[in-house]
Amino acid sequence: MTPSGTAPRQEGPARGRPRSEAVERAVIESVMGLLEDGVPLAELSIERIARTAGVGKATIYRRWSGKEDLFVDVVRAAGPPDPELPGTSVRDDLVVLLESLRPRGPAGRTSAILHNVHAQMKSSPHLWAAYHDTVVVPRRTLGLEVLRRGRENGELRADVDVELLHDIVVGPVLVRTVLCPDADLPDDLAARVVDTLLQGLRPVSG
Amino acid sequence: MTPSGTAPRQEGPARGRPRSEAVERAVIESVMGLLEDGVPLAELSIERIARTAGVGKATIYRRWSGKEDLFVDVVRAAGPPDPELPGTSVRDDLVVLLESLRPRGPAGRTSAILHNVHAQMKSSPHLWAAYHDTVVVPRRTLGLEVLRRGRENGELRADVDVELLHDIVVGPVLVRTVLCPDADLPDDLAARVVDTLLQGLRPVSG
Amino acid sequence: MTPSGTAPRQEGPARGRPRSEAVERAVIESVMGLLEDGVPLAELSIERIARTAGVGKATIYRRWSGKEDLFVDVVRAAGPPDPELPGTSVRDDLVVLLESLRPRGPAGRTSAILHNVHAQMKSSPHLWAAYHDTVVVPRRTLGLEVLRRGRENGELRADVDVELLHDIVVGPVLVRTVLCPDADLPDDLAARVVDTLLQGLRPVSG
Amino acid sequence: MTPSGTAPRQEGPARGRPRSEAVERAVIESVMGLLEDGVPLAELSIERIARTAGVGKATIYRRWSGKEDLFVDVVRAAGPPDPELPGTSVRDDLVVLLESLRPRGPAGRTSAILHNVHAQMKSSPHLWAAYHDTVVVPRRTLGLEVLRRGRENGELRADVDVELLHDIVVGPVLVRTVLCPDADLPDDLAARVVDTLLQGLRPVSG
DNA sequence: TCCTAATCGAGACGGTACGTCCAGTCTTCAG
DNA sequence: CTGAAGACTGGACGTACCGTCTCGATTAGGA
Repeated sequence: MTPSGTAPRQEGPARGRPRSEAVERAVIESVMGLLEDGVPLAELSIERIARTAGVGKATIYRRWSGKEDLFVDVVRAAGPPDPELPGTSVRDDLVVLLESLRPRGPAGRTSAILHNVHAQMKSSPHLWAAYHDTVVVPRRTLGLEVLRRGRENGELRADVDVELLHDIVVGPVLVRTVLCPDADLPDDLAARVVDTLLQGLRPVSG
Repeated sequence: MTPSGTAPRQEGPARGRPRSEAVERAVIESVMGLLEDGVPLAELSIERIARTAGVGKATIYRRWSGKEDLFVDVVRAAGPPDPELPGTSVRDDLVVLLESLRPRGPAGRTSAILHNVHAQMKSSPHLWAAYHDTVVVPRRTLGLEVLRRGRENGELRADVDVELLHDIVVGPVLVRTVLCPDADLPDDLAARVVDTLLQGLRPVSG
Repeated sequence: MTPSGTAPRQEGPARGRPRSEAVERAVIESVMGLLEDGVPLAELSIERIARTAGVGKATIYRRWSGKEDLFVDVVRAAGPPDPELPGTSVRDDLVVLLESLRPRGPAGRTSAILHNVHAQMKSSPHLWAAYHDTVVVPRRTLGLEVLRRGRENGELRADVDVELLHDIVVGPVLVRTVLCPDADLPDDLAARVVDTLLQGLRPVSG
Repeated sequence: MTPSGTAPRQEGPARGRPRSEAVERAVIESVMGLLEDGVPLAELSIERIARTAGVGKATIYRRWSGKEDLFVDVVRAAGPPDPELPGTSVRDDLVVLLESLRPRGPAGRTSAILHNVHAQMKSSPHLWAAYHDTVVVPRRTLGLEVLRRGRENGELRADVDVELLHDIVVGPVLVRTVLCPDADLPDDLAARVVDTLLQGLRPVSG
């Protein structure tokens, strides 16, 4: 894992002791460990991280410009657990896609970290940008591809607005994740959302 | 505005000088003013709030046990700007309801504060609970009523799951608000979401 | 005990509830009690005194302008335990006089308070003035009278400077009291000082 | 100036940035400066000292456990301006010794500080101990040596109690310094005390 | 017997300082 | 030049008093 590039290390003929990659790992591992232990993001002082990682504060500041900058790399390291889509139908792909968004879903550790961090990261534009680029955009891209494919092969109406439809599909899961974090999502939520949407909402009149 | 009840003031025959309601107002107004001025929540130290409000620190701690406890009351004071629904149809009601969720929507000041705070409050369970009770629950209740009414008068299919449908309706706006906070929402988003959903998604196959 | 007159109570036709003398007593008694308990003067906050005396803070400030002003009255109340002089000779009178200066001497309670306060009161000119007027001056006057009487009746040389001699007599006790507060003064110190002085210091050379 | 040893810095192989001696100096100089400017000891808050010295509060607390502990070092730094004795006779030595005790005497700056502090330091046992060790004991030792030398070379009677005599000599100056701080000491006080004592006090009867 | 007015205990008020903790930088020694 | 260690300035934390103020409840005259 290479730091996010905010460190001012100017390249040139390498002189002196090289930076230890073990330090990067130790620091990021420490942060992830603390987050897994349920330590709230706000209580993660640089001082505490340095102590936990057995690292000097200056060593952290040499690589990252601050807490925010460090967390960007933590998000990157936790990484996006891209789901594998079955590809059998739009419906099946969407169900798998939605399943992967659930915090306690199959992705395990990194998922937990990401959701823990997610909840609190809006305060930092840079941190949010990293999360956006690393997690949000890839998944949205994946979802849009599924829908576009469905539009092209006739599974969806030709005049459908895929961007809008995507948000309609993802929305309900996000609503329950963000607004009702305590209520466990029912296991079949994804399927029911997709089915409800695909079947249409108007009475089957005429 | 009465403090959230966390203050240890035990009730009984009133003894000593009573607490000034003007102080409550001044403090909460100061916090709201600072938030409106774009000061990030993390930079709102009690010290600064006290200075801004022209109030002693102890006076704040007498009422609220800490920053979090204070912000709970700020959220309560900013209050929910319940939208007025036209009632002409499920469609019209839902459009108005979704419009009211937009951060830069017509609700003005309190809306701005709530959305500013919202973005950063997940770090505190108590603060989030206050936001949930004050903002999330009333609006969800309102939305569910609209849908139930629609189901009863035949505008919606009789077997529709109103809770699920509600999240499907609200979801897209939340997606764009939470995940793409910079991209301004198009003015007709609400209408398009509702229309898309109501019109059904399946191809118009015979 | 009437407060020291710093209180702004303007005289006139007595209207309203008269001040309770019991309050004066309670406050001053509380201070003396705390001092006797070994509480250092610096830790005697007005707040604590009020709590101990079961009195409102404002009630104290109504009578005394501050801590210093209050302690002036405490000193006055502790009062000077004027020693009774035997009058049999200059020597005997001086010995009794010196004995009365010893902190753990026979004077008991008020003496303890005075010496406790004395040690720390130089920081306040007014407080010191009260101590000076109440304790220092009367004793000095007493001592000077003894010496003048001795000069007149031939016990002392006619050309002796009584003021200087007084300080020479009192000095050693003060030295040991002020500079070596821990070392207990030997019981016969007073006698030895007086005898040494009266007998002369020069070698008995012919 | 090394701090008084109350700082918990455990010795060992020097690790981390060493403490700056310049800080010690700056802090102590600031305290002395403020005292010289007539600021009363009671108004010397740590906060103000830190501001004046351009130093963080934590830096002060890293070295000294509190105000008292700091003042101990201030006293040590102000140091004892040991007088130079002429050595021509007991009388001349004692006169010089007494002169050096006068607050506005020839010792200048440090003397002023010491007397300023002296007046208020009895409230703190540790502070007083430092003053005692640094100022009182050396001078007493010096005085006792003078007297012992005088006893050995016949200037004083062989059976004289030098400790007692010392206090008799120093006492009058202390009396006027401590009990009548406002009255300037006459310039010839020292000489008059010594001469009076050495000449004997009893009438030259017989 | 009310009325007026100053008192009482209690405690809130705006402040200042306390002693602790952390941010972010700088400075040492060791590799 | 990098590493850990830790001192540095600065500033917020939450607490304790300061001296002032405002409550309801006494407690005296004078009407």
